Amino acid sequence: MTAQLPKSYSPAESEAQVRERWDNLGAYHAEPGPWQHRPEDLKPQASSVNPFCIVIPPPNVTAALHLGHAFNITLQDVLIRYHRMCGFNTLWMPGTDHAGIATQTVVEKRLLQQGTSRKSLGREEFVAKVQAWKDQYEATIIEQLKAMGCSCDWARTRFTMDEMCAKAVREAFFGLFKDGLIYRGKRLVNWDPVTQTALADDEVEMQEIDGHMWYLRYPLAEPASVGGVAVEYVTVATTRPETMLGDTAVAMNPKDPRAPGMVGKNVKLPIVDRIVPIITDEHVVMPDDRNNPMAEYATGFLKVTPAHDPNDWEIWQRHQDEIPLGAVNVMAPDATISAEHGWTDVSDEARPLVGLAREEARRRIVEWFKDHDLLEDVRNYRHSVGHSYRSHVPIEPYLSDQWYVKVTDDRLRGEALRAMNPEQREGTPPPHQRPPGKPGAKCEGDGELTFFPARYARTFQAWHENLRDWCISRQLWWGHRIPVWRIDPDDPRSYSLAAHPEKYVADLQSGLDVYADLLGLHGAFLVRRDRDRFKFLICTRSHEADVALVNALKIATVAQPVGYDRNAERELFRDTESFEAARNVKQLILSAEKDPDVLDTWFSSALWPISTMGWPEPKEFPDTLGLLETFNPSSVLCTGRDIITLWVSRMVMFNRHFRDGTLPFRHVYIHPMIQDGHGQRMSKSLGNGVDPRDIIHSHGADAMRFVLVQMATSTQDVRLPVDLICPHCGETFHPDEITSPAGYRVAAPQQECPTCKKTMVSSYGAACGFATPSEQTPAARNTSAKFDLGRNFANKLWNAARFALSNLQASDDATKRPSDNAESALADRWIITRLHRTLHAAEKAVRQYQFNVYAEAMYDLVWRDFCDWYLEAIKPTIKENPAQQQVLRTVLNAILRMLHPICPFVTEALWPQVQAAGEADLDNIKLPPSEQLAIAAWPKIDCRVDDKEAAATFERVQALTDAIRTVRGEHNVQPRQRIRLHATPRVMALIKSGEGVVETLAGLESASLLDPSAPPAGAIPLTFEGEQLRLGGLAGPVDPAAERARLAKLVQHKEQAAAGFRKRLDNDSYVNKAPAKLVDETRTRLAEVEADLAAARRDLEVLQGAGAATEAEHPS
RNA sequence: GGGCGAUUAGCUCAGUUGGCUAGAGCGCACGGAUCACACCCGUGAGGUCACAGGUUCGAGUCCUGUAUCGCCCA
Repeated sequence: MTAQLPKSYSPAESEAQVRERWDNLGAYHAEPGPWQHRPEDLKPQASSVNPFCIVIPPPNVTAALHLGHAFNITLQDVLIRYHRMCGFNTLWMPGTDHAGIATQTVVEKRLLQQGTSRKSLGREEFVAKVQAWKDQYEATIIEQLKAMGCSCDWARTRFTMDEMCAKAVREAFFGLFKDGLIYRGKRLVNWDPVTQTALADDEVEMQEIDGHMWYLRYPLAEPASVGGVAVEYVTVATTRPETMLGDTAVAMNPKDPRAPGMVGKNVKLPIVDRIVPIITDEHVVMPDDRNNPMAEYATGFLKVTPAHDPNDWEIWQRHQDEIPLGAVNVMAPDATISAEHGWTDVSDEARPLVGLAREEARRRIVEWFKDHDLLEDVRNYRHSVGHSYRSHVPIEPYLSDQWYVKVTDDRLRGEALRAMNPEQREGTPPPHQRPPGKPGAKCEGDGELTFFPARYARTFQAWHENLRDWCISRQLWWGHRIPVWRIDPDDPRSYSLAAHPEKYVADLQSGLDVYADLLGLHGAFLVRRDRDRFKFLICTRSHEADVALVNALKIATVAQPVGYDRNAERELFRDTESFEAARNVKQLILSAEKDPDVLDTWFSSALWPISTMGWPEPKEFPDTLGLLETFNPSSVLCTGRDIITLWVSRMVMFNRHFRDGTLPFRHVYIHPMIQDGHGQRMSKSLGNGVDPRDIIHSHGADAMRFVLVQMATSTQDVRLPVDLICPHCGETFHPDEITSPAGYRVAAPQQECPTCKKTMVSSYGAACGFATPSEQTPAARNTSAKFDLGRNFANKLWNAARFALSNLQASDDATKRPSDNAESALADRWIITRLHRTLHAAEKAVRQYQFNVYAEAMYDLVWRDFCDWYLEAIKPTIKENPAQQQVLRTVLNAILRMLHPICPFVTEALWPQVQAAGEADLDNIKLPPSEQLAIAAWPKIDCRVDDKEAAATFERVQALTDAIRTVRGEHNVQPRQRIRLHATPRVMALIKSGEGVVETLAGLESASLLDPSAPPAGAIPLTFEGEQLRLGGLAGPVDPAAERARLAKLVQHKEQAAAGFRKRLDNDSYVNKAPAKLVDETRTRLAEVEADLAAARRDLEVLQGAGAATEAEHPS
């Protein structure tokens, strides 16, 4: 048969066709096996097929994917495709993440551009807008994944806010709440007073500010003395004088010599007239501390304002007993001074400050201190201040109520540490102590969690050992609403409960239980008393429970009535007391308000490995039945190292907590990070991300994947210099760069093509909104020369296959197979050996997550071995040799299979032709036919095909060919020119066993025995394996001077090598201590080099003896 | 401040228990439209493996220190 393939590989064409075939195939859908037929039986069954599963780290729906994602996802697809081909029951669960803060922010930004805002739209309408954004980007992301060739189980695509995940979030929250692992507490957050939301730490931009350090005097409230000298006041240094209204202590270092006389005394806070204690804390900087640059500005006295400074908050935490007032919040959410958020002791002097903006309050307070002779000094002070990346105003550390998960509890943190592989764990492992209610000394997942590379286990361990409780509430509208209703006794509608709160908790709980039972929502409500402001919290287990609570009005029977009076339309109660209880409970519910906050995105992400598989109730989503039993724990999580603390930790804790110690995944593979050409992280917020579709457009998906896989080494992050393609003329050029406001090197928003001089918008400009693409100035696609390697490789494979196919007669005739490997040609035995060894190298590399090793092994096999040597070697014989054709057929077939996980498109595109070329079948090599490569079996090659002798002989053939080619190259012998080799008997034997390979690849006209007594005139000397050969028939004159120089250089080279070996062997320690095998090897090497050296010297003598010009031997 | 990593050819990077003359791709130089491939073929040049010590018969590889850069946590 003749393959009708285009002359070069065209990714765009092939990718479209291949994608269509895959879509029709549906091969990426995984079923849990025995469960699908018997949904009533949820007990795991022994499956004959091992599962392999990856849950995708769900990309944010904030924006399209960039190459960082492409990298992460390609590696997963390599693992998935490899294991699918190996016969595992393979599931790759796809999906996206709602990314609360990030997505809300981009949508709000857009609204602002449209002249509206979140608040003017209202919560419902705003969430609908975000939903629309999500739909758009979810579709984009799925399309990107498909364009990259991802073999996800698309029918199971999930979203962290879809119904399935929402149920899991509700159940998880309810369960943690019930177990006492969720609580409400106060905390300082990064508060943006303009948008009035809390910000995550990474949303705070640090800016250097030229500010001041003010030195304020606080008079002592009682006499004190240091060293017999009376002290009247202490001086504190501050950059934010306005916060002094909330001071509740003054701290000094316990080592401060003045401390003994001061500690325990009180100061009278100016303006406020508040009496606050002087305490000690080791973190206070002393003015004479030479190791601390802050000492220059320190007075040794630190004003402590727990409600407005994170460090002061910490001091309060450490000294709760000594600071009776604790945290006094003197600001409103808009950062004006306020007496309504915790400040109760407002003096007459302070009252005029109430209502002022923080900047104005600062001016007035400094003024007051100056007027009262209490301002000791003002100094210029440059420091970095956190600013909101959204409103760009300074962040206010603001005290607010937040929800926490008690991750420091052993049931969570302990589970995570116990999960670790003991070999990767430092120190004493935590005892395998099960929390109450979980019998058994050791859980299934204990000690199984393994990191690749291993060093990241330390990050994981250190994180858990220094863990703090996890703040899970966010003041956002986009996300899972916190499923708690709170009853605030300050609310005038609520019933006064001061006398017996516990009784009312019990009443409320039992009343709600009865109510829930009536509605078939058993146990849907959980009542807790809040230790703080809110006296009652009702956690609802489901959406239905929320609805029921809203409807509670209609039904007064939240306490147990004895009957119902139809005439009066009301319940009859046993006694007044139960009637009272019912009334109270009802009144409470009437005043209940749902918590407005939403959960941290990572809360739902933490549940991802189980929520996507139907937890907690797979029966509600029948196609998830059996998934958990089959695929949880999953096989491996692939992610970047920044995710270890944010996500890996939480998934491990939650999965183990909710599924009796089961791990979310057994392995964690941490891959490098993709950086831009300046070593800056590629990210959406930076605007330097490259859309993988741009690379697919310029180089093809396989080229992108191959290069990404090749870049996945275990140590280095990956730099990727990015170029632009002019949308007008198609030229590639390096963009002009600017420094962004945040200090990064990025492409200027607008670019001019150096070739056609027309303008365009860079992806940075578009991403950051500095330039909008239009018809005159369209957006430019990105590209990178980094991917040329992959494009060339795909094309090389394409052409190798094209050539191979054109030489294969369609054949199912088994008699044409080589019956015995020993009978086949040397080149055939060698390439089979190389195939076998590469297969093992590839398998080993994948097992160890050494993706670059896998890619490089395939590159060498395809390009170096198969194309450069094997195909060239068989050119003269292949057409006439059916046995050799069978070897070629087999090797090509196996190569496509082995490369498929990295380059799925080009291999699949070639597959129909390769299948049509006949069955690839050789002894000890199993390649069962398959209609599609994506579901074909991974090659099975018996190690009996490995022919050490053939490999060694072929390597000698290669060395001889190289030696001849080098001489040809140095003498500029035209490739067409055939030359004559005069060789020794040993080399003649090698050439013979090469069966024509040397002649073909070295361009020999003939190889004949050299007569040492009568060397051919004018032939060039050549040294090989210590023997002297001659090359004749080189057209054109030979320059004896150049020839002498060449030989002299060779002699010098060999002399150096020989000296090195001799030195080693002269060293007794080496001979005695080094392994004998190594010493022998060195002796052999020395002998070889000395033989080469002698031969080269003789050649040099001959040449010098030959005198002046030597004419090239004339061809006869 | 604590932790992790990097520094190898002009550029981007390999180099897994220490052991042949340290490799690849790109770029560079020379030669090549040969009937798979110019997204190609052949040949070549190019490296005191950041620096300074140490361990060892032997160090790019292990240890200590220094410098520069990056990331994470506080």
